[in-house]
Amino acid sequence: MLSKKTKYGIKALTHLAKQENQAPVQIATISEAENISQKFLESILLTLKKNGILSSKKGKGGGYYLLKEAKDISMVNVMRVLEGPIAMVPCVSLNYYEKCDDCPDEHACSVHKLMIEVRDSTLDIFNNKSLADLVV
Amino acid sequence: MLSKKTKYGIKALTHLAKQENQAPVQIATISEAENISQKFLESILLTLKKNGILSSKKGKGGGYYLLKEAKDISMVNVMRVLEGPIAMVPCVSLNYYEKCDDCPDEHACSVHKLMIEVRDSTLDIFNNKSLADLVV
DNA sequence: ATAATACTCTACTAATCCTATAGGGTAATA
DNA sequence: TATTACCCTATAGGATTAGTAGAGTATTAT
Repeated sequence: MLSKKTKYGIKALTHLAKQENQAPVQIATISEAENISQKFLESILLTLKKNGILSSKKGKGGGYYLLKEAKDISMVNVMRVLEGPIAMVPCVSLNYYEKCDDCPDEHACSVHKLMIEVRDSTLDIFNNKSLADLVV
Repeated sequence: MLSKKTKYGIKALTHLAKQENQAPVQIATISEAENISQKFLESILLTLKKNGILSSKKGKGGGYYLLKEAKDISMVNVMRVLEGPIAMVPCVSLNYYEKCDDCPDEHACSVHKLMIEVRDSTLDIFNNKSLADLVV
């Protein structure tokens, strides 16, 4: 299940991508337009900022804005920052690999085999999808 | 993230699929072989039984066994029974659809659009995968 | 300068879900 | 008829999620 955090994060990014000249948008504005709790949204945008996906400007007329063009923001990056691993099981995760306690031999594991396929097809989608593809 | 319940369930099904003549296997046997807490496994097997994926025999020499041949057990069914919806968001779920509170227009939602693609590719894998494919 | 604006950070909480554990009950078979 | 092995309910600790509250800090326009 996708977390609300990720869902809201993507919605906020889409909102920002629609701005012309990447003009800063205030948290309160996004919060109202997208029906997201303002305080919760604050923390999400902060995470995205810390991970180099967007930037902000303080003071009057400030707000958040995209750091790069929407077409150069890959969804695989967004997903990893907000949701964490793409894989459904740590033992098939590329970036967050972890061995299973119960599995003596990973390569003989039926779950492992199945989940690699799921990971690859999901990864394929996120890799080839930019924020710009979501705006339209 | 895949729940332990689903992971254990698939492992148990694989174990059963390896039996010749679909001979019943006791819970304790599976539990030991696959390193799964016996009591937890009990409840998982019960769920699979109630959903027509496997059956059981009581008394001496009893145990659980597959109701159909492994090649006729679709992983999409197994996943739905154990893990629930395939979709990452209820608003794109085929079997567990639910409208989002925050979304005024589903078709204009960027998350919706993205998650439909993920759902379809994942569904494609599970639909075309039987238990037999996992056994080797 | 300075007041207003708007981002930044920490801490806390209620609710929910996951992963079991415990223990007794019940049905079927040798 | 004793044994085996499934069946069912209740409970509980821990983790995670989603959201709230409030104070702090940096920046900008005027």
